[in-house]
Amino acid sequence: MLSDVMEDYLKAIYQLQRETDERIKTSAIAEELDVTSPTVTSMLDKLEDRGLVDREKYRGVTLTGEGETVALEVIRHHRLLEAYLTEHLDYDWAEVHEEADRLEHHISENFEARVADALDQPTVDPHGSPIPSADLEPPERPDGESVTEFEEGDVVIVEEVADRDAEVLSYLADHGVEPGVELEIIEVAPFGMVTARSSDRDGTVSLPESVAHHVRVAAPAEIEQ
Amino acid sequence: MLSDVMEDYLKAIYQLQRETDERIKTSAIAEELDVTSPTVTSMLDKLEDRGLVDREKYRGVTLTGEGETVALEVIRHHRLLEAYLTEHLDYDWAEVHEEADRLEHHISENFEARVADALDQPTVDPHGSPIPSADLEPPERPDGESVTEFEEGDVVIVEEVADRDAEVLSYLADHGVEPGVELEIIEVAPFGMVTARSSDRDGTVSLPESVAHHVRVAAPAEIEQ
DNA sequence: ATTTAGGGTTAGATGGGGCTAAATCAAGTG
DNA sequence: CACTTGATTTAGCCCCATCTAACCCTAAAT
Repeated sequence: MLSDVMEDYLKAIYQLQRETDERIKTSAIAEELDVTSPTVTSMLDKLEDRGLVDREKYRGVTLTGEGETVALEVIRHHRLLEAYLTEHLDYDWAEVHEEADRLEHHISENFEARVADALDQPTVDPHGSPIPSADLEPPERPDGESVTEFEEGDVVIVEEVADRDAEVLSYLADHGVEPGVELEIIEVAPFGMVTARSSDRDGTVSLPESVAHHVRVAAPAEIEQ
Repeated sequence: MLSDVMEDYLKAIYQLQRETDERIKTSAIAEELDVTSPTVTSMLDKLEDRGLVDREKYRGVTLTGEGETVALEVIRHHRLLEAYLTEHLDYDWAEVHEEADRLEHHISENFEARVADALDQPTVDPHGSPIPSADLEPPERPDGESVTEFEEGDVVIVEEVADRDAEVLSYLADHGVEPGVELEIIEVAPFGMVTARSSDRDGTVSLPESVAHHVRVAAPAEIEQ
């Protein structure tokens, strides 16, 4: 049996691996989970003992297959919960993350299955993030890329808004940046800020680099393949 | 902030108090929660420090007003979850308890409110147990009494089936003993076993004293007041 | 009033998860 | 190629919830 905290570490390592392709460093995990480095080190010891991470001292960790499966299970729970809360319990897009974060460790296989049934086996959550399938096979890397990769004049469709901060998400929703909307890129500033026009709102919206980075979009043509 | 485990202790003490009117003994709590007595003693120390129980060493505890409020909150969560799971997620009467037990500590006020809304502010759970109101005022003692208090020939309505064992509940459901059904008492054996005929099934059903004790019923006349 | 049975409490250990301070390693710099 | 810098690990501590073993209190029985 794994503790909630261990599941959180595995999930964090998984998410960090999606971003970098490199071994994950102690300090990155510490920052992600808001704990100190020594705490991370000692937890990595335990995860290594259980065969959930591959570790090279002083050089970071990667998940083993088993560790990845656990991470995918937790993420499946999380995203199913987010979807269920928005669709059946009237939750707002911005507030589901926190609730799902607490519940994800405490639902049974049975609960997971019933929620998935109620939603008709969904494949994405309300933020456009892919929900791992029930078999917990590592999912494909999704289409599209960060909106920061595009240029003035490009027209793109928002695929995913991966930010976890409720305030940021509320702001984005208010300014028409949600999965499914069309954005026309107006400007990409040298310091990374993206300004765009949403098909959903009048006026424009500007996103600092740190926010824009979490907005994954695809060119319409790319989608049709 | 209270830990999950502290909440469990307060809930257990509350439930035990409903049954006895006396101070609750260490050993009773230990049995209820399946831990050893020393473990209970040390937890009672902590609960006393926080003003949640009144304690007399060697003589047991009672809940303070504050402790009772916490217990009621947990029980409200538990019973709302049970009701929600059966009504909206296709759970069976018998299997909700376990799931609710794990989730009850991890839902927010917001979640509680949305679930209560979805169920239209229910007042009883699927077992007929009263759901504490949102203000967490100590509820009235419900009508009726244990079916063991009745006699051959009495006709009663089942109000509550308070057993927590899934196997027992399945058995009872299969034999027509659920909240709302009418029972005609056929026999009360000297060792406490109750035999009855359910309005819901052919044949009779016999309940050993330990099970019958958890079946609260009311005489039809009593209900109409 | 003394004894005794049985439960309650104290003592001390364990494992989980966290911290700070000190030591150590990896890498880039002079 | 030695050195400095910055991150990582080790060492040692804390609190929580649990256990077993040992001790002690209460109440009932003699």
